[in-house]
Amino acid sequence: MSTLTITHTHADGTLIDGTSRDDGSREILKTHRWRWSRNLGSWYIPQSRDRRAKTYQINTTAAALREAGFEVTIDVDDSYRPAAEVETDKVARQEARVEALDAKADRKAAAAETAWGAERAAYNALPEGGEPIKVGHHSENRHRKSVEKAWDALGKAVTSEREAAAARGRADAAARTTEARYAPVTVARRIEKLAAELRGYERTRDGYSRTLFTNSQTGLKEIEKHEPATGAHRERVLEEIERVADELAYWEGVRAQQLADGKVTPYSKNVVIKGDQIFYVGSWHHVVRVNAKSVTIRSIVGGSWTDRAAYTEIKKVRSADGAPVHVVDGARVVGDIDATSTKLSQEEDSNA
DNA sequence: ATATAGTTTGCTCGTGTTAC
DNA sequence: GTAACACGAGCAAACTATAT
Repeated sequence: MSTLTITHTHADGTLIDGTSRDDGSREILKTHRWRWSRNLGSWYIPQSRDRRAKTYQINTTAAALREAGFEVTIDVDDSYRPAAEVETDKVARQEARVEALDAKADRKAAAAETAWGAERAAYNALPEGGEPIKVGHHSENRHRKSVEKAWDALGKAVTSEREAAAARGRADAAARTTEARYAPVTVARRIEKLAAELRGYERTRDGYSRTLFTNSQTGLKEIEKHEPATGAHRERVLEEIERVADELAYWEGVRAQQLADGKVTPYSKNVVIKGDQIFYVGSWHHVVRVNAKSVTIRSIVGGSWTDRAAYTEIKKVRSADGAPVHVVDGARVVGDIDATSTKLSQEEDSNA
């Protein structure tokens, strides 16, 4: 039997080379959750790009294939790629996907149109005025056939129409994913998450202790101590630290660029004051109090309860009298800054 | 589930402002 | 000038998020 090679690289994910149609590998691969890609012309493990190799899945698949008489070699390169490279690839693939889905949606729409045309034709072929089928007449058979045909054509057209709408929906959704991935608020949250992840790995690397509980009688604390990671585990942790630090740096760069481009405004406690109004999740709110990491807000429309908005979640700020509040070098500036910002603030007013 | 770190809130206190 | 009041800084308590 032929020799199969399972390879894992972060750029391409996990693939298997050397299979051919009907050689018996298909069933085994399917049961081990591999998928066939017409695009790649190969079987692959879903969600394996830029991830660590799924060793368990790879090994069990290999074992099953060997059991079936294949010779299998495994080649794993588990080194991470720089975040910038990963992102570039991801965006490019997404663009290609959008293009393909767009083309598909167009094809489906055209097919739907054709189907409706066929339905019209079939309907028009029916005898005038909803004439009943004359039983026993020489036209009975033909009449029955054409009624059935029209009914059939209608069904096909409706199905086709639904498929077209679904395809269009998928294409539109795909077109928005990259945008959403780089939306300022999302990026800000991702930075928070990565920073937390990094702290976690650093703790594992350096060791830590935690109090399980405090004896209320003696006041003594039961402490669980975690030693710093050693050996292979430590190596792995160091690798993860490097990866997360790289990702964090990448996204911080993205955020810095967004700030430079004016896509986000760095609101802070130095900018917002009590009495201001902020635009947050679709509506304006009164600022009740300014805190270090957020503002305490109250809904303008008859709100008695208060809510909070982190500075990164604030979309716009205006002063109590409605003048736009800008940020210049991290400081508060009320009103129009110059001629170019005048237009902007007018737009804001009309939106308000 | 629990401890702890991090944040916000309610409140006090001191200072400045206003009314008389 | 003094009392009353408003306001913000600062602090402890309350609350929330995070980590395991």
